[in-house]
Amino acid sequence: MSTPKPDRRETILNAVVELLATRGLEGVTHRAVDEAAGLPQGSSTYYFPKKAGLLSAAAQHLATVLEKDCDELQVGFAERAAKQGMDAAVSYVAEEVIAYAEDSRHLFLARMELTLAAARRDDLKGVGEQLTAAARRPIEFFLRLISEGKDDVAIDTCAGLVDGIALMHATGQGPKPTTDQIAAVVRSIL
Amino acid sequence: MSTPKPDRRETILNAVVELLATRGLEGVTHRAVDEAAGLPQGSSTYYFPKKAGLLSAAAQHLATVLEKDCDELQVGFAERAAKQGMDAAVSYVAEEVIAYAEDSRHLFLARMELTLAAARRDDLKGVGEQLTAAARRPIEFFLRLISEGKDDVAIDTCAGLVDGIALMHATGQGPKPTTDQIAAVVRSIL
DNA sequence: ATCGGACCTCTACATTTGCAGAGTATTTTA
DNA sequence: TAAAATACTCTGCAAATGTAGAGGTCCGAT
Repeated sequence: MSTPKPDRRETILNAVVELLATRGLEGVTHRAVDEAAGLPQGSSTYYFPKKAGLLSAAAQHLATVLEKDCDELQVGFAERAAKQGMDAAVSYVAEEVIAYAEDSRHLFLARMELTLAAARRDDLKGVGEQLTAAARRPIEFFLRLISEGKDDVAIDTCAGLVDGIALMHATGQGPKPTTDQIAAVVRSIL
Repeated sequence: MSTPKPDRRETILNAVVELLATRGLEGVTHRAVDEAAGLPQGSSTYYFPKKAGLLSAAAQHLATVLEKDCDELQVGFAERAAKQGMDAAVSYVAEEVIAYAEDSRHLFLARMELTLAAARRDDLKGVGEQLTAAARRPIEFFLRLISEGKDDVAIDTCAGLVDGIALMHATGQGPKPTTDQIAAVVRSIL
């Protein structure tokens, strides 16, 4: 859709995200990125001469990916809400939250890695906020849809809950939560 | 007689925790640890010849620190519950949760850093679980105290909520939640 | 054809890293 | 007190890293 032939730039940024999830920030080196992207040595250096720029671009790339996923979640929610009522829509979101932590485990881990890095590096602060905003967006969307009261704190609380549970699951600790559990928590917050 | 001079060992491990919070996992090098600890070059290498051992020991050290904090929280909660009733005790915990993210920001960030690393490194998996268990302990304690029939999933959910909110606050994103908000969420989960 | 420039690949190099091991001080033991 | 064990400190080194820059390949305009 975006580009007929996957751009080299994009290939590199996807490799960075993958490396962030599998080897962490310390595993992201120009050479490792080149290899993970299946490109000759020097490719990532050519597109992103400085490592800071590479990380910053990867974070922005990840934010757009998340935003696209979020849009799909919003569409799915809106459809359920219209056709099957609010309860079904809430359950749908609860399922998606769990699926998010499973299917997009590497996306989530990469985001956590960048978010933590942004907490201590000023040059990543901006993109870190972009990432958090992207993850917060669908929550804000359906929270406002359910109850018109616009409570920022409630949204942040819910976003924190989602991330906390996703983190526990992504690190393989604790039992897998059920959709009922999450749906109950979401309803109780409203 | 486990260690003749526990002072130096502990100084080094505290420096590692500090570095994890301020410079992340990639900032933890033998030389940086020596400098942060105010010890001559080679000190950390002497006590922990391999970097994996250094990180593992630091994680274990952090776990014991957290456990000590947890014990204090439990004592404080039990006192409030006995003297001022359950509502006051819940509010107390809510306040502590917020104070946790503020005062122990570096402890929390170090734990996140290690937890993320444990998600991809097998040699840190064990201590990663120790860390999570240490953070989960006080939550389990007071959840069970309030209502005896709480299951593991509810405890994990609550622990995830706490970590998620702490993360958002530690990274300086989102407004600071109020004690009322957290207390309400805690009560609704019960 | 050929010139010029964008796109790419490779080599080079100073710096930093984990780690080993030699050397030195300090404490314990006999 | 002398010897031995322990607790450190310093130097050295191969490997990895960020980055610079030299070269190569392609392609459209002249």
